Amino acid sequence: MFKELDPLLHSELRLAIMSILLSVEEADFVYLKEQTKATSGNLSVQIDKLNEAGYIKVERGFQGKRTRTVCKITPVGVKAFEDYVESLKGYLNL
Amino acid sequence: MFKELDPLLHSELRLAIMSILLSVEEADFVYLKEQTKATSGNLSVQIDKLNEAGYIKVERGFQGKRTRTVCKITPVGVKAFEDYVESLKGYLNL
DNA sequence: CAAATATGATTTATAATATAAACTGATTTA
DNA sequence: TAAATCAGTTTATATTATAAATCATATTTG
Repeated sequence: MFKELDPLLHSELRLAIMSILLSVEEADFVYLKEQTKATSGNLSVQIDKLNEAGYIKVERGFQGKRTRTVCKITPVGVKAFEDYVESLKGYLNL
Repeated sequence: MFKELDPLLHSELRLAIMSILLSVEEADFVYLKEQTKATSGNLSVQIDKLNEAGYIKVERGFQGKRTRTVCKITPVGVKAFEDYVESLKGYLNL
């Protein structure tokens, strides 16, 4: 009846990050911060977790002289997101 | 863009409890435990939180000689659930 | 009938998670 | 060159979830 909700995705901020990355091909730290209104610390930690899980790919590079962290969703991440949505539906009567 | 997800509902077990109570008029502790596969302790705690928030109404009575805890969703709970689902949609592209 | 087992929970201790605050190191800018 | 800003990371703390232990009563079994 109630399928498990992937704890990695069942988190407001991580879900928002994934949601953005699904619609946008890639997004950097600053953009994600603006969109989610998260603090830098929180965002950094949650990006890390998604990266560890292989749901996103993180690339640290440069934008001119400034550092730039770019995130991209992976196929594994897309699949996890889809599964999560499917599971959720069982709870929401959608 | 991303509306806040009511933290009281954004919890697997509490969401399952609410989901059941939306479809069933009322449910007792034992039934909820069976359906959710939660431990008694966890279930007890989460029922309490939903009760404190006024999302459900809890009545402790008797079934013959045994105790029986019956839960029912409240109008406030129904509203909160609906709002939660609306907010979630913003994350899921539904 | 006394001890053991089961039922229906609650309490509390611990593990996991989220979050903010503090910090780092580089870069502008005044 | 000192102060402010940017792009993050680290760490400390607060919150939350969960399991383990406990409790009270009821029922079964030797």
